[in-house]
Amino acid sequence: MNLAIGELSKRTGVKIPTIRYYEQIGILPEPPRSEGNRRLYDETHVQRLGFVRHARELGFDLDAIRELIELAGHPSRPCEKADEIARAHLAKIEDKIARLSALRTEVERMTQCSNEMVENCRVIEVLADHGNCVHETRR
Amino acid sequence: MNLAIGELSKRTGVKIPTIRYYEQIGILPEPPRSEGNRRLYDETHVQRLGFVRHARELGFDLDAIRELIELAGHPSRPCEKADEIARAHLAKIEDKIARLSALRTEVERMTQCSNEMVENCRVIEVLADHGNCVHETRR
DNA sequence: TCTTGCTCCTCTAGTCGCTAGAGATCGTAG
DNA sequence: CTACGATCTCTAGCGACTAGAGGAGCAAGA
Repeated sequence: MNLAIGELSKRTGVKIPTIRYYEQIGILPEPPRSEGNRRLYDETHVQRLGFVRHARELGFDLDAIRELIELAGHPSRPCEKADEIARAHLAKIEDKIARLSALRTEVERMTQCSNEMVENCRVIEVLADHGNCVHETRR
Repeated sequence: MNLAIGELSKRTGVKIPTIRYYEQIGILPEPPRSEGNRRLYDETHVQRLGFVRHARELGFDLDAIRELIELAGHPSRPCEKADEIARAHLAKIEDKIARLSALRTEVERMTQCSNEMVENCRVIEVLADHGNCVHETRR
């Protein structure tokens, strides 16, 4: 059951250069090679890469994923750490949503003008003058 | 009314290296220099940089900001373009919010376990198996 | 006058998570 | 044998900065 990198790519939906990149930074283990120096993958690689992809889709960064992989490899340890990583991530997501929502309100208000000329344009005006805006500085 | 770069930084809240970076990529004009080669700014720079900062805070990217600056410099032109940029940005923000909200739901569900061991950990489990998850692939 | 300490200068390289491209090699089908 | 596709390595680029090295300018105090 030896998969070439292209096959692995198709099965997991992860692009070939990305697979090589993951290997380079230690997210995927170096696979054995064929005589002609091609990478040969097996089922374990498919699983690992699926895990990584899924975690990326959920927005975890590669450092977090590294930790989660470590944890997944030790099923008998307590899972506090995994929960913690996930909760921290959740907090980040919620923070982003909150800030984006504030932005939406602001930008929405900007677009509610239909003046003819730049001179009186709400968009430009709001940007030029902090005073017109309720926006608070982000960290 | 000559401001050193540090002063400009304090007045606008934009960090010094960022100011130099903006100059380098043409977002800020090159200011005149003192005898000792220090940059000398005036009120126009303060305003321009304030505009940029504000737009960045609202999430506009530097290319959009370049266009907006162009527009702001021609008050007698129609402002359709500015409106368009703002509306496009608004659409992006709304898209991001929608996707983050989906993620939040997903990650929230992951964190609602309090098993003891990694073996049964919801977080790891969900990541390992696509099937456990309603998440759709992002573009 | 000298020194201390702050600001400023330029330049390069690093961040994150890839992505793109060049140029070479491998493997296979006709 | 040849053509073509898949793969190899290596380097550089994206956006929007940020960090650091190594040097020079400048003002105030001793």
